[in-house]
Amino acid sequence: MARPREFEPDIALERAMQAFWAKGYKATSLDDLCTATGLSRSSLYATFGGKRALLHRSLARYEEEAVTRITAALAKPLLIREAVAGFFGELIDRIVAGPGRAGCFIGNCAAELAGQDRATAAHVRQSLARIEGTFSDALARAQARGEIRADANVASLARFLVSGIQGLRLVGKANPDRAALTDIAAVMLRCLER
Amino acid sequence: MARPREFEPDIALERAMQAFWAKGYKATSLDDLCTATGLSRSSLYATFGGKRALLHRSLARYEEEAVTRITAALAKPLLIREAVAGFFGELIDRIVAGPGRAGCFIGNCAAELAGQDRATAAHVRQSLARIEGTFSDALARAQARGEIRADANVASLARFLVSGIQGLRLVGKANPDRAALTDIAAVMLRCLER
DNA sequence: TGCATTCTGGAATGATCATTCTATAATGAT
DNA sequence: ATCATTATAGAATGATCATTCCAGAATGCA
Repeated sequence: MARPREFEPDIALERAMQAFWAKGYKATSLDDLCTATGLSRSSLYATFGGKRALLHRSLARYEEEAVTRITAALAKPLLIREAVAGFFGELIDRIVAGPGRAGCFIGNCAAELAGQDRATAAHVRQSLARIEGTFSDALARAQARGEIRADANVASLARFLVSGIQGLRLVGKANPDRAALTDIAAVMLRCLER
Repeated sequence: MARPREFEPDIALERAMQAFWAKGYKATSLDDLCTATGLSRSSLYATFGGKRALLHRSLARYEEEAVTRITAALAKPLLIREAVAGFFGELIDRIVAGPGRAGCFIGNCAAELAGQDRATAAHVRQSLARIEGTFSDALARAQARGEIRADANVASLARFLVSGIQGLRLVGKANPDRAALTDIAAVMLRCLER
């Protein structure tokens, strides 16, 4: 029994996330967010609460997408090495083809905000932990299948993959060169052998 | 034959770099820089030209310090694996003990600015290339000594190390946990074996 | 001592920032 | 058709931003 909203909050959130991802938190102004989402300031504040709250919603949304993507890549009926190699290939494609050197949104938030803003640091930590868990689960399954040595520490390997991916994306942001990134991914993959 | 300046430009630059490193580019205001350096706005502008120019001077200074540190670590009379392991150990000490989750200044600039600012992206790219060269040289010497397989690609390994270090520092910024970082470093080191 | 020159502190400037407020519009229910 | 309620557009607000400017202070040399 009131005026209905003229936008889809989910679509607005997706667009806000894209804006934060492309420009970073501080560099994204409220005007940028209004333009990106098509909302007015009033609607944006009423719906999301403010710039900072919108960032955290964006981060949560990105985390979901990332976990979904990684889960899908690791669920393929392949050797874990092949599945991870496939994921690296897609990742490099996105880094190289992507228009704007966006990097990983989680990593961007970590770099820009984790040193100053404890809440964002905690959110980043939790997102990375969840991604690490996704890798860890897949590695454990592969270990059960005998694709990874029984005495290997899958938790360490998962941590290494998360860290390595962050490095790949950060280096790729400064220098989106396919050959260099492929080299790095190849060395990383060797850690999964045997 | 004029009034002498009342500060040491080199010390001012070092302090400005610390400020940028701790807070990031956008979050560091000119007031912050004046406070950190002890200079007035006039002196800061007269000496360094402006905020952006000061960032690039800071980046150059950091690059020198980083290259010096890495060169020293790799020049030790140790097996390359041991030298790199020692460097990782120092790095983790600094990440964990460091007061403020600062991360790598080059990586921070890459994450915050490389997507938007081509000049800074180029500077970051060049700094990373120089660090990569430092590792590459040391790896090549180790290869000549027989510590690394003759058919290994030292350029790839150097790229991998640079990327891996960026990942380690970024992950460490969000979660400066010694055990986790040590795990990651241990997996990385295995890539240098044989 | 006086002058040319450079440095310094801090005010002035104008742009931009996030947030709040106000007036108006659009709906469902009566 | 009127009303209560929620949504919207955009102006208002006050803080903060980087940069410029200016008046005064400190020097070397005449």
